[in-house]
Amino acid sequence: MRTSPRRPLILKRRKLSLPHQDATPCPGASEQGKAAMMKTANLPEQTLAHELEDMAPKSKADQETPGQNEGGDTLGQSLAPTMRLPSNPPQSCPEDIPGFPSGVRIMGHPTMADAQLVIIPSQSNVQSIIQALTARGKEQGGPNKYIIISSESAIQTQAWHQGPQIKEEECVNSQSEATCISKQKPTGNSRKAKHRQEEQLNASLSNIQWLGNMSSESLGQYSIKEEQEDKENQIPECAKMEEEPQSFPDPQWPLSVTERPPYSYMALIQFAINSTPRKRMTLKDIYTWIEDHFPYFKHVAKPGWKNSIRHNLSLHDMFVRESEANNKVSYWTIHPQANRCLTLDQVFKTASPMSPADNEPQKKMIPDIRKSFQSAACASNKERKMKPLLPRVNSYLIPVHFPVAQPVLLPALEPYAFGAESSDGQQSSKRVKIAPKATADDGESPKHLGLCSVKEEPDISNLKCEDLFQCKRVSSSRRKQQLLPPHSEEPELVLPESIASDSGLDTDFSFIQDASANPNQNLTSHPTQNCPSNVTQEGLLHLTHDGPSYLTQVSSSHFTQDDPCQFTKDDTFYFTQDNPIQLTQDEDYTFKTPIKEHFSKPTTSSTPSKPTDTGLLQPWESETSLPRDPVLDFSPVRIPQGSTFTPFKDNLGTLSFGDTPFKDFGIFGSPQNLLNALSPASSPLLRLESPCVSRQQKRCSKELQVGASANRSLLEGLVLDTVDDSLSKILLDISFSGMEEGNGLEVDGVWSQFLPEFK
DNA sequence: CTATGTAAACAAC
DNA sequence: GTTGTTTACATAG
Repeated sequence: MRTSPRRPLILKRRKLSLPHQDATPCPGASEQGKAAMMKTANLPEQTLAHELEDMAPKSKADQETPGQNEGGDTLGQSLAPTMRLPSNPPQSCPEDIPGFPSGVRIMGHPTMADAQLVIIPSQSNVQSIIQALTARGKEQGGPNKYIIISSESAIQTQAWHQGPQIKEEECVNSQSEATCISKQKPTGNSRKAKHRQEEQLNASLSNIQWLGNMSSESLGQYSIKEEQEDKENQIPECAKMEEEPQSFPDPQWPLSVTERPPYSYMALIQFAINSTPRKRMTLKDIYTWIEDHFPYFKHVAKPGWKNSIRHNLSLHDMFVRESEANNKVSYWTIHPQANRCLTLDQVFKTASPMSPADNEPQKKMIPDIRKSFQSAACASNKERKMKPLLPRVNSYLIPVHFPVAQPVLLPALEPYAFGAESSDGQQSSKRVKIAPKATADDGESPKHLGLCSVKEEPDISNLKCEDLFQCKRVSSSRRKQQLLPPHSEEPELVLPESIASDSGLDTDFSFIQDASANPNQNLTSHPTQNCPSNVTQEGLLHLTHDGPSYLTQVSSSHFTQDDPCQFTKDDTFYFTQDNPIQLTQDEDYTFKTPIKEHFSKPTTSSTPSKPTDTGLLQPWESETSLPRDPVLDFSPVRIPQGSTFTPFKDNLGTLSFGDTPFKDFGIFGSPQNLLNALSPASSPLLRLESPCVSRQQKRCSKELQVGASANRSLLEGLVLDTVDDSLSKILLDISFSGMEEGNGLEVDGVWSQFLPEFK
C-alpha cells in the first residue's frame, strides 16, 4: 500500500512552533515545550486524538451525555461530542484583561476544566497574547490550555452582511464580535459584493490570516490586508486588487529575503493566482505578487526569473491564459481540474506528524531543503545551485484541511471562465474568452477546455479513475506538461481557503451541472478534477448513486492512532459507502501536485520532442463527459437524514459517523458555507447559487433547515498549552448544541456560540 | 527518466 | 519593451 506524503490532511491539528519570542520565560517550561515539540516531530503517528486527549483529559467524562456517544467510545467522541451547556457559566471578561491587549476575552471552557477560550481581536498581536497566556497559565497554575480564536471572522461577517442585521440575542455581546458569526443574515443587494464578502469571510474563516499577525512583526513589510474593498469590480483588470489577504510564512520560516523560497515557479504562480478571488492574474501581477510575497525575487533573483515565470505559464497546461473580449488583457488562470487551490496559506504538512512511510520522504527531503537553504544563504549572490524547491519546510505554514471540496459545496456565485455554464453551452455575459494557446499536438488547446470544449470532448465515461490516469497524451515537448501522477514536490494542497471563490466554484460546479442535467445520473467527478477531486481521490467525498451524497468531514480527533480504518497515518480519511469505486490510498490518485501530477503520467520524456500522440485527451478534456454513474459523486453537501450515512460504520469499527459531532450535520466546504447554512432562509447559497446546482443546493439548504443545526461553524484556532508550551493549530467546530437540539437548555449567550469541538 | 530551472530565440503587439 | 511560445540545455533526485 502506497502512501502519499502529500495526502491531504483533514482537520489536522498540528503543532505550531511557538515563536521564539513567545518562548516562555520559564526554562523548565521551555524544556517541556521543546520536548513536546520533539515529541511531535518524532512521533509522526501522533494523532490529533492523542493530542486532544492530552489536552482534554477530562473531556470525555464531562461530555458524556445521554444520546451521545452511544455509537462507541471513540476518542473523537470524547473530545468532540456535541457540547452541552456548561454547568458553570463561562467566565466572560467583558472588560479588558490586564496584561492582555484590549478586546481580548477569555472565557472558561464548558467541559474542559483546564481549558479556556480566548477570543482575540483580529488585529491582535498573537505573539503577545500567547506570551500573556503562557504567563497567565503558569502563574495561575491553570488553566493551561487556551483555545485562541480570532474574532476577525465575525468582523468580516459583519461587513459581509453590510448592515446591522445581527440579532442582539444572537451575539454574545458587543465585545465579542466573533460570537456573532452565525446568526447574521445577508441583506446586501449586490450579488457580487456579497460574493466578495463571502469570499472574504471564507478566507478569514478558513485561512490563518489572522494568525499571520503573529508574524507580522518579523515580516515587517508583510502587512496583512485587513480590509477587502470592492475593488474587484471597480478595477477588474487589476488582479492585484483581487488579491485576498494572505497570511505569511511562519516567522520561523528559515528563508530570509535573500533566500529563495522553497517553491517552484509553478507553485509560486499558483500561489499568486489563487490568491485572488477570481483565480486569475495578469502576468505582471504575478510578477508583482511574487515579488511582494517573496522578496527574494525582487531583490536577489536574476531578472531571468520572470522569463521562467512566463516559461512556466506557457509550459504547464494547468495555466490557462484567458483574454478578455477586448483582447487587451490576458489573465492567467489555473485550469479548474488542475487547480489545487494552492495558496500561500495552505501549505504542506510538516514533516512531523507523518506516518513512517511518509516520513521517509520527509527525512529525505529535509536535508535537501536545508542544503538548499544553505546554498541560497551562502550563495545568494552567485549562481544558485538548482534544486527542487520543496515546500516541505517544517513549520512553514500550518495546513488546515477542509475536507470538503469547494465545488461540491459552494454554489456558483459568479460566472467564471471555467464556469458551469460551459457545460450547457450557456456562458456568462462576463465570460472571458480564452486566448488561443498554440499547441502543436492537438486541436483543442487546453485553454478552451475550461470554457467550452469540455462537453465536446469524447466520452470517456467508461473510464474509471485508473483509466483516467492511464489516459495520457504524449506531449510533443516539455511545453505541454500534462497532468501527471504525483511526483513532484509541490506543496501539498490543503483545501482552499478560498473555497468560496467564484472561479473555483463555478469551475468546479461545471460537472455538477452536467450531472444536474442528468438527474438520473449521479454527479460524478474523476481524478482529474480540481481540488475536490483531490479530495475525492482521497476518498474524502462520499459517492453515491442514489439519494443524497454526504460530504464527510471528520475530525482527526475521532481517530486513534491504531485506528485501522480509513484514516491514514497522514490523517487522510477514507471512507466509502456504497460507492463501487472506493478509492484508497493504494490507488494513490491524489493530486500530489497542483499540476500535471494529478493526472496521467506521460510515457514520454518531458524534454522537448515531437508530438507522438494527438488522440489522447487531457484528463480534464474528457472529464465532463464522464458517465454520471461512475466514479465520484460531488453532490453538494447534504445533511444526512437520519443516520443512514455513517461512513465509518462499515469500515471503521468503533468509529461511526453518527457518533461524531457531525452526526446531524452536513459537512461544509467552507466556513462561509456553513455559516450560510446557519441562516438558511437568507442563505446566499440559495440566492446566489448557479442554476446548475440550485436544486441540490436548495435541497441541501432545506435539509440544513430541517436536520442540521444552524448553530455550527468552523473556525480555525490555536491551542496554546502552557504546560508544554506548545502551540497547535486546530479547526474548531463551533457548535450550538443546546440550541440546535431544542432541548430547552438555556444556552448561555456566550457558550451557545463558542462551543469548540476539536476535530 | 522526470521535474525543474535557466537561457534564449522568436513572434506578436 | 512586454508578453507569450517554444526549444534547448543543465541539474537534482
